[in-house]
Amino acid sequence: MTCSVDYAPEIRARGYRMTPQRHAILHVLYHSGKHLSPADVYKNAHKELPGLTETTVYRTLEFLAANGLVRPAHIGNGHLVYEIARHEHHHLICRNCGASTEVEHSPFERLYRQLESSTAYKLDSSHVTFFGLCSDCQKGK
Amino acid sequence: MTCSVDYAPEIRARGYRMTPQRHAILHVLYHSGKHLSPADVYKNAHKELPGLTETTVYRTLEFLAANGLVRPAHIGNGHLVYEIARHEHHHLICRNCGASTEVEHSPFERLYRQLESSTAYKLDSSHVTFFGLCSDCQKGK
DNA sequence: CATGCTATTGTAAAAAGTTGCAATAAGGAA
DNA sequence: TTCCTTATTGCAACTTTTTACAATAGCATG
Repeated sequence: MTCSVDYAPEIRARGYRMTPQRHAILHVLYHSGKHLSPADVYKNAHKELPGLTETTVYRTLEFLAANGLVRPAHIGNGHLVYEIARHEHHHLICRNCGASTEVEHSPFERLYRQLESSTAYKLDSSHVTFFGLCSDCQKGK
Repeated sequence: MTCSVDYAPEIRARGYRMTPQRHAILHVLYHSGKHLSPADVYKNAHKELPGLTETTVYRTLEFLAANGLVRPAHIGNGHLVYEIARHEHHHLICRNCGASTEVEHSPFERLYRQLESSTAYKLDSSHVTFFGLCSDCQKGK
């Protein structure tokens, strides 16, 4: 259950506390390495920490996202999923078969600069999801 | 209650049916011209059509989105809102004050082409939401 | 204009997500 | 190590969203 990455100092440095609940949830996200729904996180983390409640999972995911340790993503139809924060990236999702592909943030830089100068907003490099058809599903048409 | 735009032929051409429920919901979205949450849509459409249920609102919004008559957008924290389909556009949202700005799709074209050639996906020009700080909130820092 | 097929709706119940509040426990200070 | 502050949790109630299914009603057809 000890984790190769220790998030406690990061959390304490901001004046918050490391708890078994937060540890279990980070542990699950870290070792899965994928997008997980709150229900998935609960299912897995509950094995390690039987007292854990779903309420705490929702609140903790929001807390971790606000502090940059996990990243929320809008996948599919209006439901949030979360993944451990690593490199900045975005997703393309096939609206037919649901396949997903990661893309790096770098190709977005030019567009971001352009939007920033035309709108005076300072943009976060927060996760963006694009929808389309993957190459397999294009053939199927 | 007669609407300046008649969506019935559009819907029938695809083999579906125009109903009072669909009409009322389109009417509300058309005349508001803004993003509305399912609850907002229900609140307004229910005035015109008292029998309308929330279940039907959710189903109808999903149906209309699937058929391109309304556009879903992920605003803020994981909740979907809908607006009547007009020109293609995207939104920048201030994560501090919630202000939102529309941007045209055209500046995105170059990025879309680039992503398409690197991933072999064919992208929809579906709505994308970016987060950041508006100019007022940048000053406030 | 009447008929039949089936898309669409309402109802009811379940699932997913949120909120308020009192009890608990993390971790800095003595 | 003990104490104290207050961040965090669990509980319970509530709101939002989804699903199953039988009843209803568009609308194409004759």
